[in-house]
Amino acid sequence: MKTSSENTTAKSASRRSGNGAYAGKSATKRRQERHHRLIAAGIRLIGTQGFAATSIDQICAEAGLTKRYFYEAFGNREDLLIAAYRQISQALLDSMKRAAEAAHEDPRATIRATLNAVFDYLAERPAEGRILMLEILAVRTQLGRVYGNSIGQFVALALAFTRPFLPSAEPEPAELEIIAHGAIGTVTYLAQRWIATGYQQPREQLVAALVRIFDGIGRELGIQMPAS
Amino acid sequence: MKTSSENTTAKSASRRSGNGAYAGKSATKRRQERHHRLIAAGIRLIGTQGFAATSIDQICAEAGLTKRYFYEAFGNREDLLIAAYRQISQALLDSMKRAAEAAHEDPRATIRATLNAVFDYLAERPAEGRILMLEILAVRTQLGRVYGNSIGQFVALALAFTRPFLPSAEPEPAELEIIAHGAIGTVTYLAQRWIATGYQQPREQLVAALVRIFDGIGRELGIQMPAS
DNA sequence: TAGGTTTGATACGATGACGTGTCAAACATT
DNA sequence: AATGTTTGACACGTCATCGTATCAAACCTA
Repeated sequence: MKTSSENTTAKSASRRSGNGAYAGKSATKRRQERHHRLIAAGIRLIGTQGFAATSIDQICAEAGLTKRYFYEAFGNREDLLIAAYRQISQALLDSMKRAAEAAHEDPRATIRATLNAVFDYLAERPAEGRILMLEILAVRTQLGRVYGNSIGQFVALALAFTRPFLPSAEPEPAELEIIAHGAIGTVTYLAQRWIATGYQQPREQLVAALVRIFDGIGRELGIQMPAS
Repeated sequence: MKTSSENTTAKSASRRSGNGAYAGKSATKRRQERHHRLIAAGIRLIGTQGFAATSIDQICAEAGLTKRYFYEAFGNREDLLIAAYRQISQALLDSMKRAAEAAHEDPRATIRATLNAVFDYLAERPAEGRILMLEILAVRTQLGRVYGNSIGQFVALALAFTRPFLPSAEPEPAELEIIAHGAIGTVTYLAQRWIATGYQQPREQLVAALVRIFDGIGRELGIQMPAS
């Protein structure tokens, strides 16, 4: 077994203490902090100015770091956007899961709580929301994989909530997955529109419409649900 | 004769024929042709390389024109993308309307025919499809208005087809419009995914899933439809 | 305290796009 | 044929960004 991950570069860090401590923190800890600060700065800037209008220099200035540390952490601007997107996506997913658990019993309450969690998150964190819903699309072409994987988690969540209520004659898995993607797409699209138009629509209206859409899809799939 | 010192109005061509003919075409006709060639070249390049990777110089070279004529027709790269998007959007909309009319009687056949028209168009014109579904998003932030207007036409089409079958107790208009947007969003999202993943999914699968989703939404709205 | 490392600020060359300008050749009109 | 317009090719200056390099000061270890 070797020491964990101490290979910053081809340096003589070997015969020293190997810690590389500075300002009270270890080398890896400092790297992590810089990484985090860069992502936070990127979210602030990209989430307000847009990705196209945000340069690496700006991100570094916002983070209080220099380009050296940017290239230490990321290969290019897109890499940072992807990292930010992953972090945001995970945060939203966690928030949705928490909201869903809080309304664990009733399936309809679960749907409503999860949708509310989405729009609450987007309203409370506009920068994150803009990145998650709009700015990430700027690199979507190159990112079928990354983007797809994150969306896949939301689809999986939807399917996990839905599957227990599916009828014995379950639909064909491929079609079910497409339908689940379509459902996520509906939320995504309405959220995009909501953000792009300055959050004008009342949240309750959006959630209510989505609940009806989900109800319709659920009924189409033969889901057994208590009458509204 | 001409008084040489009064050419402040560069376009007057005062007592000349006023036609400005060249190569057999009038001045306005030539301008229109150049405009069209630039858009066609832009569609070819942006639709294959992506918007971010396509420069004005490339578009001019592809169109066989020079930058002078680009700036004669458009103010910047975004303007051309928007013009291309509008043209593509209109073409798809026309194609959908034609397909819908061909199956005028049966509402379900109309839905299916319209959806087929969408995916046929995207498959037959990949460059147009990529612009319509993906590249336009690169400027969506600045384009809530343009983008929204085009989408609005699709929503209007969906509502026009749907309204005759709505029950007497029609849903609240605001909610109905959101739901219609959600339905369009579903198609949009699945189409985006289809393009971004290389058209791997069978068209029939996508259309079938969308028909089911629309069926579910329609039933949720209380639409009276012949049993499948 | 001495010697090496980490940090931050800035400098640098390269690149590519933008938007405008120049100029000769092709063309139309008289 | 003569004159003015339109065209196309290219040149030019500007600007911003990228990615790397330099160097002194701050800091840790011994």
